[in-house]
Amino acid sequence: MPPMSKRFYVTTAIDYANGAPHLGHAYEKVVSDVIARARRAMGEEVFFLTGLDEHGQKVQQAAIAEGKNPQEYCDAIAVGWKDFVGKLGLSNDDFVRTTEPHHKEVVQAILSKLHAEGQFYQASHKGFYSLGSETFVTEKERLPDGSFDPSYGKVIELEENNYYFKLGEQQEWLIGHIESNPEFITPEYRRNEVLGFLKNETLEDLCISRPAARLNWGIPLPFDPAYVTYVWFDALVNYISIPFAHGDPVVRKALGVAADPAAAGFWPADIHMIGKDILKFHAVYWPIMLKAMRLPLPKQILVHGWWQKEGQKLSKSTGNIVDPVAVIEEWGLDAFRYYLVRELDIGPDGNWTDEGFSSRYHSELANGLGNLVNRSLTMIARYREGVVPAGTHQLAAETAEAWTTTIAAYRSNSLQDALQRTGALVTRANQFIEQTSPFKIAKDPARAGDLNNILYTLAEVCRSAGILLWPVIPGASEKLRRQLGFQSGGADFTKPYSPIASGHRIGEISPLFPRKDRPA
RNA sequence: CGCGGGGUGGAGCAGCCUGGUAGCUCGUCAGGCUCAUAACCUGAAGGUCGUAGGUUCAAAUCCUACCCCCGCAACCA
Repeated sequence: MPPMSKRFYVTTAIDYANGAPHLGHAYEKVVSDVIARARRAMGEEVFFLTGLDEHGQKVQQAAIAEGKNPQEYCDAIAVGWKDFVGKLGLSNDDFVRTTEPHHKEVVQAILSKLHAEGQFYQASHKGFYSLGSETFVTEKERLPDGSFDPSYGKVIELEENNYYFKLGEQQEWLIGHIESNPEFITPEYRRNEVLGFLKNETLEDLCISRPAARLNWGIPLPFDPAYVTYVWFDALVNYISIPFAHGDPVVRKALGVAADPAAAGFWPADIHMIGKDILKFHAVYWPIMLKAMRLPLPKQILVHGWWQKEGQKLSKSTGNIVDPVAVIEEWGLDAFRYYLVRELDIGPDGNWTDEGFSSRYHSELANGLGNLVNRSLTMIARYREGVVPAGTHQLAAETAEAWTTTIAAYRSNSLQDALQRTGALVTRANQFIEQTSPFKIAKDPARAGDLNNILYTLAEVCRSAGILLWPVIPGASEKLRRQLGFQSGGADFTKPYSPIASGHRIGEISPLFPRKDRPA
């Protein structure tokens, strides 16, 4: 029996544990978090997962280079990554590490199951092996001069026996699935890319093992201890191993384990957020693996682009980098999250510029939202002793439209658009102040009623803007809410129109986003 | 014929799928306002939407061809 309600399940790719977090990681995680928070605000139960991919050759080598054993190395790395997740303000419900027993057990259970069903075969393969990609490269990928594309790193000739997962006969249904589910791979140009690949190439079977003699930092094949599991087969499984660990009935059933009927389910995933470089693993291998396990496919693979800085590729060696933590320390977490979401829509590549960051911060956050809140609350404090007067909401239509369009934008993962929709309301409110001139009306006691309407309207607009922006700038949103005199705590998109009660007193006022370009 | 992304007023972007007054932030110029974080509002200048064809009553948007730019060692979303 299916569970009564499935949670909205969103994942990030798990990051490879041989380096430090950078802007790209931050982007993927923040965008995923915004989606997770928006869905919670819509009243959905959400499970948001991110984590670390800890096996494989490069981790093993990095550990050796530091004179540690791989597990010690990973434990140290994981502390840094979890700290990073905290600095980004992520609302993740779990943090997976692929070296954790509950993940490894699921990987092995799947391998055993597929092996018993005859999905694997053993074969010897002699060819060129890329140490960088941890994979064999084919003759086809050889350049005219006999060398290989530098992207493969060091390539050696190698003959070894391995286990393979049959993919060949899966091509047709996968094409059919992608064609009949337009949302499965988003944006559309990524979908076309995958379809083009599937229609023009014959899939080679996937090598799912590596000899332990050569690489021992991996999950041993349960049916042949002379091998460990190929890192990608291991890593992709995180998307279901964590649901399994949390008692997801669909995954448990597929692995032949009794499920707790009370446990909330969340497989299939609603969104796998990934970067464009790992599209093939998610759009080809992962669906085929799931099909073999008789598990439903994720509903959407959402593919984002890459950042450049000042028009140039991000690169550690040239120093063209953006340090997310440094930016957060200088500008605040909310400003950082806002810029990422506002500047770049999910899909295309983006360009980080320090000037653009400062510009958006000042024009949209400080002068726009921040100043609107500040001037509105100041007038309420000054003209009405801090009590929001009863009145008519004179921007009710505009506010309602902002609610509708912003939430619709969140729902379709158009996060950039969501910010612009709420931003339009902020602009409208600043205009409204200009047109109604409450600061003039305040001098005329006979017009107290007009002033009440204006101040009430502004309080409502500020309140709405704060709620609508909560998924992106949760900290500032809660700060705004406290300044308005409400308790903090999340946002609820399902109750937009509960009016501010008569006699409501606002809190203490302070700038939400102080200007940074001149001394205070 | 390697793969992919892109070319929209001075800068950075949205719009393109579902053709129909070219929108946003910044910058420039001129006004207004004073509640506010030297913030806010109004108006103006500035664009043959890469080029050439085609479809259409109508094209930034659809089709065709072409030109140009960017990414594809390692780190790495």
